[in-house]
Amino acid sequence: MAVAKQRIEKYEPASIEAKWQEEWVRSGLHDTPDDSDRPNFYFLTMFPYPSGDIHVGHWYAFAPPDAAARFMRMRGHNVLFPMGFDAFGINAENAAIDRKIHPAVWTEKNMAHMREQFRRMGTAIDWRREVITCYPEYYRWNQWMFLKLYEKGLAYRGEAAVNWCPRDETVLANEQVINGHCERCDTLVVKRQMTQWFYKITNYADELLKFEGLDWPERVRVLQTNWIGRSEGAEIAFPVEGSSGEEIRFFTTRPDTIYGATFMVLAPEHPLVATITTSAKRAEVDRYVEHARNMAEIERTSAEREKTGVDTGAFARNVFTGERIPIYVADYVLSTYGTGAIMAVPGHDERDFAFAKKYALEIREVVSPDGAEHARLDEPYIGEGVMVRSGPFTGTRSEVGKQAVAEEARKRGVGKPSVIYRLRDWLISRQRYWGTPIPIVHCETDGAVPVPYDQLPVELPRDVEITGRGGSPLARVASFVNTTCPKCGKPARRDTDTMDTFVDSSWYMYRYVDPKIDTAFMNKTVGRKWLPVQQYTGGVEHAILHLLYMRFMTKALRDLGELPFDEPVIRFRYQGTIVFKGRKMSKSRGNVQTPDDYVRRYGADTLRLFMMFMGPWVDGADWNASGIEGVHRFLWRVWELGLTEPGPASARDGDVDGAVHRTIKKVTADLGDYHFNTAVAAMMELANTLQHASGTSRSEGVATLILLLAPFAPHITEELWRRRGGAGSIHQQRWPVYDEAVAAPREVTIVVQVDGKVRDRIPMPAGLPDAEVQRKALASPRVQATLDGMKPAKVIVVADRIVSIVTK
RNA sequence: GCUGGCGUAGUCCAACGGCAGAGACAACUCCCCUAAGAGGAGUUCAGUGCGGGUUCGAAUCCCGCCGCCAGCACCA
Repeated sequence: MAVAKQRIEKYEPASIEAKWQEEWVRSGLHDTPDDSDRPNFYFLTMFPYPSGDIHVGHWYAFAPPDAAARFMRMRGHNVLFPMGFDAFGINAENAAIDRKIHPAVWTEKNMAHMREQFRRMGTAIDWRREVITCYPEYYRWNQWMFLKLYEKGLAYRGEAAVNWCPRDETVLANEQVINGHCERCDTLVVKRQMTQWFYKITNYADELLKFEGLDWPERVRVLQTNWIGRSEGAEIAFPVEGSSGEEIRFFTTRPDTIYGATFMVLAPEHPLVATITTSAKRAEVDRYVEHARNMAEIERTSAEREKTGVDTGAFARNVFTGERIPIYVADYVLSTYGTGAIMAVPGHDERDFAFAKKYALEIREVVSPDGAEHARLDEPYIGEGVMVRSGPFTGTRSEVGKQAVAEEARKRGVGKPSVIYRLRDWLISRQRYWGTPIPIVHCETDGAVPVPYDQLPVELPRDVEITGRGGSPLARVASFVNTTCPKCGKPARRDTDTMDTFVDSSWYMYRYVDPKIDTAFMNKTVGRKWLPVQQYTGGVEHAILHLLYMRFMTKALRDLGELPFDEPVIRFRYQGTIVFKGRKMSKSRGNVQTPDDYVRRYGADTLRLFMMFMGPWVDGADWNASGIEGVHRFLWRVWELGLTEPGPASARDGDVDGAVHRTIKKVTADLGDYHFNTAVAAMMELANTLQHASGTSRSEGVATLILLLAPFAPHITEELWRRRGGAGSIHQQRWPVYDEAVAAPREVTIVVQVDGKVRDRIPMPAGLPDAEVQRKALASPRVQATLDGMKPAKVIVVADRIVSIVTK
């Protein structure tokens, strides 16, 4: 029986939302104490880069986690849900170049705008703990960590081939290289040898492969595992014929194919190229090496390109076959992987096969799938098999041969089993202004000298001309560059590079616990109460870089004695990406979809709810607001339900009570799993049910619905809570609990199938014994008619669901 | 090219191996007739990309193909 329509006040989100947002700030509702009688729970969401263009993707990233954090609060936890800004970065410099605004001014303006957006979103953030990475109080600890890592040998200066944009005259981060082109000016990026600072993340390669005890999505674990790229094999050396003891060291994952190594290949950058090349071949080799060096990285590493190379004229000796084998230079061998040299086994490697075909080199079968020797190979055989033409190893399974050959190499003193990684050390230097200055002074006498701890922070000078040209802007600031050597006191120059901004975000979660502390990067007393982070959320695009760096930094700090745990984050969940008409949103594309119009028209609660309703959060979505009406109407229905007198108290309605308890169960489970869309659907379903209910069951059901909805739509629920006479804030109430006995449906419809076809649907009390269900099903006249005297061969009863009768 | 993920009404999406539909958009029909929001009630709409297999029973598990998306892309 529906309740008669009453005259109720209009639902006006604009005024309700503004009112409560102010009130929550005034009453400090979201300020989280470090100590309470509730268990602490650290819920972290990746902080944003203050880019200035707020789009619906930001809401997607922040509104659902906010709901999840609020849920944890209602479930009785003391939840730390902080926010801050990843405030250093290249965009601020670009703004300075394009619009003549100082990066600091531009960043401040954007942060102010975004704080306002977060407020309008209705987030339950404890802003007292805000962390901003571009402030000296923050980045001094980047410098402190740098010095600590340096002392420990985990930060070092070395030469590397980096991405260089010839037009902007600066190195670029990998993520600033789009398809081999500079993100800013679209110039083709080249590799350039430069001396840079690195963090020794490779020390932790094996540990970073371990995820024990972590609740992280499979996809992220796989991405990180592939990125680290562990390969087992052997490192072996072949001597160069006729040389003064020179040898070529190489790594192989297939030592079992060593008898098939009919030539060797060096990367063009390999140091031995210069020494072993015969005079007859010198000119040709030099030309090839020079050409390779000038080639763009993207072109050079393209797998589609035809293999090229030149003969050095030199020979190595395959110590296993005893044969002389030619040494080539080819750019399909990378100087940056392994030792920059390979034994080429054309019979069992596609690349070597292609190369051998082109240069008419010998292709020999040494692993046979069937154990028989074959005269010729039309294509390389990559798989495992039986070793053939392999001297004493002939007849050995290749899987076994790998280890056996590696051991044999060790015995002969020419090699050993070995493991290598694709992961490289983390290049942290940037020839940019808007970042953390590297706390190093270069002295003619003493070399690279660390800035003493008591001189930190090395502050970023404010007055800098930013042109985007001519390398590090800091190098042109005499007052910054010129200093004295901390060791000898003589005039010296500061390092003018700044740190990769991923350094900033590699430890920020430790700053939130007490961002004001100025004696350490982290307040350890407070940190002990919160860390490690219980729940982290963010975009899957950070699956490798940020999340890997963060794990590395935690392990490094642990080894410095600064942290008592191994991993920064116990549970990680990611959201998918919001695109617009199939394309990523960006200012340059001009397709940024802003939330402002929707907030104005429907309110923040509607937009929050819509973000969660669009589909599974992990999937992301193509932005299309056409469904927003539906959630808005739902909030209207809740509003009406909340403010309508339910009519006279009446006997309980067991069906309504059951629906209420089932909804509690469903929403609780779905919210815990980040299945926001189905949780919202369940609440819509309950609202539909309650509209047709009355009396006590209805009014209690409405009260429950409002509580369940509170994390999703914090403003309307707060308003309804108070109007309905609730004490305090709804957001401080306890999450509803369900009673399984009430939630269980009392009556179920049992479907009866005969040979797979539905023949009857019989209502029965839930929980009936199988035998009884079977008896009733067989007694059905329709079933009897279908059976027509036939005897069932088999009857399957699935409790409370189905009876399947098989006759044949 | 390799690896992974995904293909369900016109659309977005649900569905422990058990009646394909939870919720919503759109469309259509009717109602409400201002006091009010882009109101309410209802109807229509797919047999789950294609082909096999397993099973009493498959959207769900397995195999092959097609399409889309993402990641990696000469990693020795």
